[in-house]
Amino acid sequence: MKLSPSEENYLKAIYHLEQASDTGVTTNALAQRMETKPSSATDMVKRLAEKELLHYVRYRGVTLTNEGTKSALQIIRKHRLWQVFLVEKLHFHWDQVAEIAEQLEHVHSEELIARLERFLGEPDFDPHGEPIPSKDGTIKQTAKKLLAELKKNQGGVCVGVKESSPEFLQYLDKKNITIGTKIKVLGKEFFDGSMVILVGKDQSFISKKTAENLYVQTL
Amino acid sequence: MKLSPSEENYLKAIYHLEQASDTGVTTNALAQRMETKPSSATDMVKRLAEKELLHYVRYRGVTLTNEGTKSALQIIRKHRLWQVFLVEKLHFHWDQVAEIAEQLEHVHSEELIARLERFLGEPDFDPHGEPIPSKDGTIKQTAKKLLAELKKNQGGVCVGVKESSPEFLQYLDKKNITIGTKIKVLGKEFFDGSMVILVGKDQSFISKKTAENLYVQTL
DNA sequence: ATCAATATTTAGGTTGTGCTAAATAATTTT
DNA sequence: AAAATTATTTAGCACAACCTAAATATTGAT
Repeated sequence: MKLSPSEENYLKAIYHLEQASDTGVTTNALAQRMETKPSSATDMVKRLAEKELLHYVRYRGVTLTNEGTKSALQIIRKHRLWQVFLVEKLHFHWDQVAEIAEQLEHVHSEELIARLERFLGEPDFDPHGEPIPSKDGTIKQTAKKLLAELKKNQGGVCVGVKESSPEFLQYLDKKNITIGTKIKVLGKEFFDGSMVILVGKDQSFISKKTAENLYVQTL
Repeated sequence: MKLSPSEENYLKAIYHLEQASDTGVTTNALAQRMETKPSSATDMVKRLAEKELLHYVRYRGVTLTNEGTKSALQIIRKHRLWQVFLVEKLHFHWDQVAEIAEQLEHVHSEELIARLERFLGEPDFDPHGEPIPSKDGTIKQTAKKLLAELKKNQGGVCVGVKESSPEFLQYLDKKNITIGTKIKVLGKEFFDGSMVILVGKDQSFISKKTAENLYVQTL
């Protein structure tokens, strides 16, 4: 089914909200996520229900149908593949790619995505460490943990972030932390959860908040 | 100025019609090119005139302003760079890229295009041999001739096509002719303009019609 | 120069996607 | 459980981009 960019964006948003909350998605939450008014969300939700991409019960919110979930995963797949392209091939910084990928993901062509995937070497994860759904909708899960969960002397490789605001990504950059960076916990402060860590060959101090937004794959 | 995909497509069409005819562009011609109704073309033309991208005189047609021409060239630039990407990097065949490039060209990001251009090695021509406008709107001109203009024993390199229908491009493919293919005229039939040519190491017979739609750069 | 044919515009409708304001349902507080 | 608060929907409007049908301007033929 060919969907409009707007319809695709709503599907994506609903999928992510479902993942985050495990319950049905309310109109309000959806409107907030889409930065629009609840009335607009209602309009769209009705149209997507009409297309059987989601179940909608008035005043009760929505859940994606199997079809809807499949569609959402395909859009996320495109988004993440384009992000890999932008970072790996065009050497964008990982905090600059979201906006552009958001446009590229709406280009309609199965063939394009298949070839792009091959060109990129069939990556499993995007530059933020998020898994890239396969063509049939399966997702590889990482054994990723929050850095905050590591104990003293444990180490890991940075595989992604929880919050991906430009500010946070730029802050990480200043600390020389990016996807693939090896990190070891040298010390952990009980009092405020802050850590002293080893990044490459340098020591660095990070707050609890930072440690709670950085995913690592333990070694 | 940020334009909608539709506005961009109209600008592109007007630019091409201007190039082809050297006169102002009529509403009818524009509507035909856009595969829409004249009334729709009128609507759009008014909006573009409002934005000072073209001069519009009722019942008299339009001409692009300097601003409009600049915009059109930027869109053409994007289109052709994406076509290079699709053919060179993703190994699409040159008859499959137009439709996808038409979508990609509407992605808004200066930075993206700058980086794409660098990634592609700053090409001067697209896979159909059409020149790629530079960032400032200048166009490299080829010394290209129609194959039909060559005399016996003259040779050249295929640099593009006049008609770029999938049928014609596929036909050329069957004859092993693509951008960069060396061609030499072995014989030319006065009667019907047909030719016997050397393509690589093999002889090939082509009609006048084919020879009139194939551009070569003479050696 | 007038008339017929053609080109173009205007008027008014449709669809998709947004909005605000008002109405209604659901939830929370008391 | 009723009232107050919050969430959601409905009604009605707006804009971009299309459409058809009718009106008007231009062009070409006589």
